[in-house]
Amino acid sequence: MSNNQFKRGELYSVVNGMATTAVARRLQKNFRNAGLDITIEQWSVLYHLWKEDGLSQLELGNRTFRDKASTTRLIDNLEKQELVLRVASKEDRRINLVYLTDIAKPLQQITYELANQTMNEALLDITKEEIDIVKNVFQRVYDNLTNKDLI
Amino acid sequence: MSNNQFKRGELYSVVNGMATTAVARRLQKNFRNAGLDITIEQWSVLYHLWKEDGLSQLELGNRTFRDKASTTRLIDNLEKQELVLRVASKEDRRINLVYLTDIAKPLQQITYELANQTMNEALLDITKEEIDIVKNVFQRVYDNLTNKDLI
DNA sequence: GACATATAGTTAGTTATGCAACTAATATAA
DNA sequence: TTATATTAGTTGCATAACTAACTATATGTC
Repeated sequence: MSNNQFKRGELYSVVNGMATTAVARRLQKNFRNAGLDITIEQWSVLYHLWKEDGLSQLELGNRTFRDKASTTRLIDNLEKQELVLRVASKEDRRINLVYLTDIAKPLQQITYELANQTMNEALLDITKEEIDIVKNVFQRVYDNLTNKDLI
Repeated sequence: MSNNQFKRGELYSVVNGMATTAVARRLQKNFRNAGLDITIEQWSVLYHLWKEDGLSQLELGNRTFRDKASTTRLIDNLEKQELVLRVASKEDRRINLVYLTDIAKPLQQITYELANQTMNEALLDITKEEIDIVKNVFQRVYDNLTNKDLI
């Protein structure tokens, strides 16, 4: 118990900041080098809109694991850059539906290629089995902390 | 190639923000509930000082995967809360050595317990083998992106 | 219909992040 | 030994994160 617990404590330091930040920084740099003036956070929102346009802010927050306040500002900035458009829903006027602009649409292909290229650099020697384990572990960690979050 | 690449692209979204953020948020909440007024970022610095006191700011940045500017501000805030002290090195006066104060020292035990408790919640059903794989994968991802970072 | 409650989004305040440009101290090279 | 380069840390600028308090719309109940 004691020895194992320490190893568990270590996981946090390893996971937080290290690889995720390295990947994020590299992808950001690759965007910049390609003349794309978007942050990876903005890209994470666009990524989901390219898959399904016209999502609500709340739904975008859920899919990108952000709270609504953070989502609001991210979309503020995306709107400032005219990559995205807020349209009030006709069924429920509390809801803003977020749509891609004609400027954002053609960026999908370029960012898709840059993201894949970055992932290939990052995951060079890592097997599909290992990736599947990482994804599975992270999904379970997330579920462990959110499903029973009753307080 | 094509199908596999898309899966690789997905890993980024899964890893970034989801589990790491969930763990960080939970730990932060547990700190707050225990009356500890420190952020997890501050804790990540203290964690390394408890292991080895008197590290330079640069070394702390390396161990917590931060650039020097972020490290500077983090230590500014820790110093404001009197948890940490900067002392100019006598050998090399460019270097600040960072020392724990008497206020910070006794916090080790409490945060250690809270971090372990949080990790036990987060890693409930996850085996030691899986954790080892995750750690190993993340180390290799980090190495892939930093070792050959020649630009 | 009126009042209480829930929901979507915004705003204010604090901390943190990265990059780039800067200062000060040290090391290297002529 | 002076000029040049490198290194450790700080500061300015912009983006982003979370919490908590707020507005406005919708829903539910009496």
